[in-house]
This record gives sequence, structure tokens and C-alpha cells, in this order.
Amino acid sequence: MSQPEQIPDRYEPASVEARWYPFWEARGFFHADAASPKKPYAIVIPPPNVTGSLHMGHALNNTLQDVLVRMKRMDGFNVLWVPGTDHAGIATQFVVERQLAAEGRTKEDLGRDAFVERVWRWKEESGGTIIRQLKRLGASCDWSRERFTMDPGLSRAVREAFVRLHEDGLIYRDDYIVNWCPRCQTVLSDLEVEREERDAQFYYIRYGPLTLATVRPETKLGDTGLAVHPKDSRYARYVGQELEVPSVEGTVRMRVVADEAVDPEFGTGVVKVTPGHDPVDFEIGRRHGLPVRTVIGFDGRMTALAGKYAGLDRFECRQRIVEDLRALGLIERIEPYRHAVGLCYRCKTVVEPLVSKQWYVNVQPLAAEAIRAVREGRIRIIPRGWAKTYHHWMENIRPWCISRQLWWGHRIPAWYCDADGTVHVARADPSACPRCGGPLRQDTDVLDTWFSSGLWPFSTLGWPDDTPELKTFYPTSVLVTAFDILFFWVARMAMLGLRFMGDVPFRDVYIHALVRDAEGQKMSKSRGNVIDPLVMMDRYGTDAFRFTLVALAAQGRDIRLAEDRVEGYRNFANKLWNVARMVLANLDGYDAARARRVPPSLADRWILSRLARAVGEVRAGLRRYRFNDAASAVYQFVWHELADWYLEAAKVPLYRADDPARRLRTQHTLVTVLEAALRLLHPFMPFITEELWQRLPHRGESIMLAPYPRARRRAVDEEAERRMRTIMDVVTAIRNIRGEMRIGPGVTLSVTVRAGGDHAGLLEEHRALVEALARARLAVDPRAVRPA
RNA sequence: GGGCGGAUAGCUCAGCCGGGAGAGCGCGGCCCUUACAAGGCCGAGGGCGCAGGUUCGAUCCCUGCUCCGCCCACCA
Repeated sequence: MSQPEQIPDRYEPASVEARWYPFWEARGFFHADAASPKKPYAIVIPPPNVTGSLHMGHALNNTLQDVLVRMKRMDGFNVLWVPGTDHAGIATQFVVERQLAAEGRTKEDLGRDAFVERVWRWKEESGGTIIRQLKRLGASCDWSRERFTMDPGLSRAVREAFVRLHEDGLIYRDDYIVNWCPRCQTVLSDLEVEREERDAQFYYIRYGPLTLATVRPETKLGDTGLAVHPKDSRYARYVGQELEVPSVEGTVRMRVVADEAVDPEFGTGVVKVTPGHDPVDFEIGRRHGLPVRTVIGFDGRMTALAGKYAGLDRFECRQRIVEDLRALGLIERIEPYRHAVGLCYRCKTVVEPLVSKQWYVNVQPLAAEAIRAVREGRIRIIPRGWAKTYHHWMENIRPWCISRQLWWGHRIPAWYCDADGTVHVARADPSACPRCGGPLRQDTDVLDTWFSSGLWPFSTLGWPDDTPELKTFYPTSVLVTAFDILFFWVARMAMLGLRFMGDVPFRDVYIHALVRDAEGQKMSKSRGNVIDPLVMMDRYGTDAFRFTLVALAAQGRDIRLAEDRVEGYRNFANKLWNVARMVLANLDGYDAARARRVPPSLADRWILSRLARAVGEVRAGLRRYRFNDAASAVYQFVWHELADWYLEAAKVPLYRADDPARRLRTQHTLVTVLEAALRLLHPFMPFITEELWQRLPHRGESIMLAPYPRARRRAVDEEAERRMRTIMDVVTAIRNIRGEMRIGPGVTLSVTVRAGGDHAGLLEEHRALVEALARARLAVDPRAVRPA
């Protein structure tokens, strides 16, 4: 029997947390067995950047997964939670480049091999951080299956996927206009370009007889035509003509074409066509055979084709051209203009549209399948509203540019033979040209980092091999993620999973909110409003922190996290701790077998009934991914029913020696209810529940292995709830009078209750309970009158 | 330009199928009552963004509007 004196009256999380995680891990409780006959339940973790560290988003995301996983494990499922990390191509390369810059060096100084070597070193150095932090959070991942997107196995999966898509004609190379980041020196997918509204100037420039407006006069040097709307009668006579246009470099000839893409209402209704530097113009140019003229280079400077402007930065060039045009009297007017510019999502440099040869995936046929999967309910998106967003994007999907001019990542498995000009895509590195035997050089680009993460749900399970893990755990049960990577990641996994596995990668997609600060701002280092999850865990304990996240995880768009919420739930942990202390301190002489033979009191029946309801609500909440409902149900039960009422009521039989049977039964109810409440709470607060559970009478090695409480309909006792409700109302009414009349709790009130019918009997029967809870002397008189 | 969220107590937010307006924090009062002052008990506080409509009845459904936030988009 535990000595209550030994239990501190405040819950101290640090030592408890340090004790149990190693225990669970060492006993192999997180380990999943592909050969188990139990029903599978699988989640793959959204892999964090390997060199990152835990932020609020991770904390929320992984807490929710851990809640599900722990609950399912207790519920008897064969649970697999696959952990791992992402190489995060551009992000990680960017970090290492910055490290080099601090040493006054560039990646070119090192050369490709040495640079990649250096990134690997950085990965080895910092890669353990986020894993340790996830463990600190209590994440019960199967660490024996930890994966990294650049592991040999996953790299093989990447190559297999690439080769197969290429064989099927879905991967191809194309000269197309791309989003180029002159800072990062790489192409970006459409998704990697952020839009930002900026103030700019709208220059109205004379083009011979016509005038048109542009915000980018420097691209004028790349103009190869003019375009108007086909139905625009103002300009109909120019269509098809070659105009002589005086410009900064003398007179140039330009053909006028008619194209639907031109909006006659906007500007002057005339557009200059710069196929080399604008996506719309590129399309217009293709339709009308206008040549591409590249005047801005990959470095963001004007090319030789820009004549006297060659070598100038693109923005300097803009100034210069405007001056020159003005001098020539070619600027009609300038208006202020606000428009969206494209920025690199990594470094915020203004993206330059450029024509270059890149690798693409024709995702349209894959998207069709992925759309069907959601339509037919084979993938369930929760909350429902996101399905619309998903569909909209999928239905308007464009080819996915997958090559990146980076060094860190999966090298594209394509080889070029300069001798005969052939291209070879292969699973195994070829040593010579299969056609002519000549030397080969491998494509220098790497793949978009999302290509490998798109394979994650099956590559981590051993694909392309046919493994027992794939058989047992694919499709996974649910994917838990935030909406900001719905397109980047979820959509790609859906497409690639259906393509390669012939089945959806996950049955449910639960999309949770983004964590913001108390003011609703996105947390960022530059704003200085970052709340560090590790600090929260240090300050309030992991359980309190986790519970806060779960309690706030309502299905909105964002969560505003304020520290006092965490404090509030720290207090909840403390409350639970003290409930347990109270129970443990009163277990002398407890004998479960004998106690069971004593019929339950009203209070016993009531709390058991309330427990059954709480169990039902928690289960319903978790089943529907309404985590906050689940959290609130268990919170409400533990604090406001078990602690506030039942424990107080229990003191009557507990502290009086006159009815040993009653006392025994009360002990039994306390133990039973608390033990069940701990199990109910365990997925949310794994550490404190394990600690207390181990101290209570229990069966089994760990609460992790104990069954999750079930809601038995028979356990709901309507009559007991109704009767107890009446007693509670009377008690509250008496306390209310005490409060209003400012009568201290030391004074025992004399109260006469005018109760009719069965209420009188009820109150008589439970007089001792009412008197103890209300600290009053009770008289029940159906005919009492209000004193004057 | 399209789409999606939000607008409920001083603050942060719950309110699933239309009938009770709720929680946490904060605030006021009384209490260190042998589980807990990180606590107990009691309490104050809300025209549920605005205007219409449907209904016996609307915070909840419909229409329009106003603010805030976000996403997508080839108006140069």
C-alpha cells in the first residue's frame, strides 16, 4: 500500500516523464507486428524536415496522431505508427548554403560532391533533434521502422516510381516557361511560388500607332509581337499586320495577332507579347508562332540579346528603359498600380518566368483517379469542406515540374549520350550508352522534394518490394495533417498511391488547423511571437501541453494559442494528481472481492453512470475526429463530476467508521472509476496516467496495454442521475444562500426544505449526504412556509 | 476574378440533426474545510456582425450586405 505522505501534493511532471517513456520503449510497446492477426491500424507520420526542430505545428500534428494511435492500441488494434524525416531538398540546401556563407564560401567553392557530403554531415549532426523532441512529446511511434526519404530503400522507391512513370509516358521533358528563382538558381513548381500584393507603376508605352500598358517595361526587349482580342473592333485592322515600332534600340518590327487571352476591357486592350518572360505570352506565342526571345538570364541579369542593357540587373534595367523611353517621348503616362508578384517561397526573391527545359509529370490522368477516390468515398476528407478545395485543385491541375537545379536530393535517373544524342532513363546506373556504347553523363538536376514524400505511405512500408508490411498496413487508416500541404503532399500521395499500389494510400484524411499566436498571427522567428513547445513542456509538463493542443483542436482554420490555456490544463493535471492522492490515502483495508458484494449507493450509481456517459462522449469525439469534444468530455467528468461531487460525497462513508461495508463499497467505486478515468485519459495525457495507474490496484504491465474503456449502455442509470441531480440542486441552493448571506463555511446552517412527493423521501434518505455537502442541518417539511 | 473560413460573455473559443446560450481564462465576494490556494464554494457579465425571409419558434436554415482572415487564379 502506498503511503500518501510520500506522494507530493503537486504533480511534478519532469521525473514522471523521464521515467515512463524509456520504459514503454524498452518493453517494445510501440512496436507493430506485420504478422499479427489483430485488425491493423496504421498511420504514417508527416515527415518533418530532418534538420528541423519541433514547432507548434509538429506538436499539434503529432499529439493528435498519438492520441489516435494510443487509443487504438488500447482498443486492441495492431497499431503501426511509422515515423521518419524528410530531406526537404531546397530548405535544407538553403540552410547549409547559409552556413557556408557565414564562412565566406559558396557551394561552388566546394563542388557538388563535397557540398552534398557536407549536407549529409549536417543531417547526421542535427537529424536526431526532432526525433528526440517527438519522444519528449510522448509520440508512440514504432522507432524500429524510422525512415528517411533519402534512405537507400526509399531512394530505390523514388527511382522505381520515376522509371515507371517514364515508361508509361507520364514523365517527359519539355521546353516550357517555368518559375525561376534567380537567388536559389532553381526552377520552382507553381505551388512553390507565393503571391504578394505590391505597389507598382503601370507604364503606358507607345508602340507605333498603338499604346499599351505594362508593369515590366524591361521585358519589352523580349517582345516578339502584339496581341489584341479577336472581337475588338478598335484594333481589328491591325491584326495580321507587321508594325514598325520605334523603340529604345531603334525601330523594331512586330506582328499583331488576335488572341482570346487578351482582355479588351483591361488597359488599352493591347498586349505586348513576350513569350520568353511571361506565362500567358508564352502560350500566345505558341499559338501564333511568335519566337521566344530571352532577354533576362538565369542570374536575373539582362542577356546579350538586351543589347546596350546587357548585364544590367532586371530591376535596374527597368529604371533605365523607362528613362530612355521617356527621353524618346514614348511614355504616354504612368499610373500607380497594385498587383500580385510571384515570390520564391523559400527566399522571397521575385520569381522570373523563363523558358527552360525541365522534367514534368503529366498528372492529369493521375488526378482523375484521385478525384474519383474522394468522390466515391474511398478517401474521406475531414472536415468535409476541404474536399471542395481538393477537387478544385485536382480538376485544374497542370503538369508538375519535378526537376530542381539543386544538389541535395534524389538525382534524376536520366543519362545523356552526347555522341548520339539519346536520353536513357534507367533503374540501374548505366555505364555506357546502350545505343552507341559512348560515354554518358547523368542529368545534374534532382527531384522536387515532394516527389519522394508523395511515395511515403508505401515507400516506408517497403515498396517496390512486396512486403508483409504493405499487405498488412496499406492502405493506412488515416493521414493527419494541416491544410497548408493539402496540394503539396496529400494530393500527390493520393495520385501516386493509386497509381503504384492500385489503392488509396489512406482511408481518412483528417485536416487540422494551423497554430497561431494569441493574436492570430502566424508564428515566425522574425515576428518574435514563437511559442516554443519545448518551453511549454518544461514549464507545464508534456501532458498539460498535449491536452491543451487537443482541447483547442476544433475544426476551424487556426488555433490561437495563449500560454494561460496551458497553465489551465496544468492545473487539470494537478487536479487529477490530487484526486489520486485522495483515493490512495484512503485504501486501507480495501478488498475488491468483498466490496463487490455491497450494493452501490446512490452516489456510486451516479458516478458510474456519469463515467459511462463520459466514455461514450470521448469515444464519439475521437471517432469523428472531434478531439476538442473528447477532451472536454473527459475534463468535465474528472474535474466537475468525479472531483467536485463524487469525492466530496465519498468523504462521508470514507471518514466514518460506523459503516464498514459502505466504506468498502466507496473505496471500490473510487478505485474503479479513477482507474477507468485514467485509461480514458491516457491517450491525451500518457505520462501522468501511467504514473497514477501504476500506483493504483491494477492488472497488467502498463496502462498502454490496458483496454480502452467501453461505453456500456446498461451502465447509464437514468434514475440515479435524476435523483442525484435533485440532491445536487438542493446542495447548490443551500450554498447559494450561504454565499449571498456571506456565511462562512465554518458555520453550520439550519435549513428547512419544503419538498413534495418523492423529493421529501429522497432528501430524508440522503440526509447525511446533503448535510455534509452543504454543511447544514437539514429538516424536510412538505408544509414549511417561508419565514417572514 | 473565383472559392473557403470567421464574426457568440472583458479575452480565446465550443455550440453536431432549429426549441436550455455554454467552457476556459479574466473579474467580484466568502473561505488555507484532514486530495488539491496550480484549490473550494457562490456570483456578475451576452442586442449570438447588419438587414430581410422561411417557421408555431432561428445563434443554428435561405437571401443580400459589412468587416476580418485564408486559398486558388495567365488581367498584361
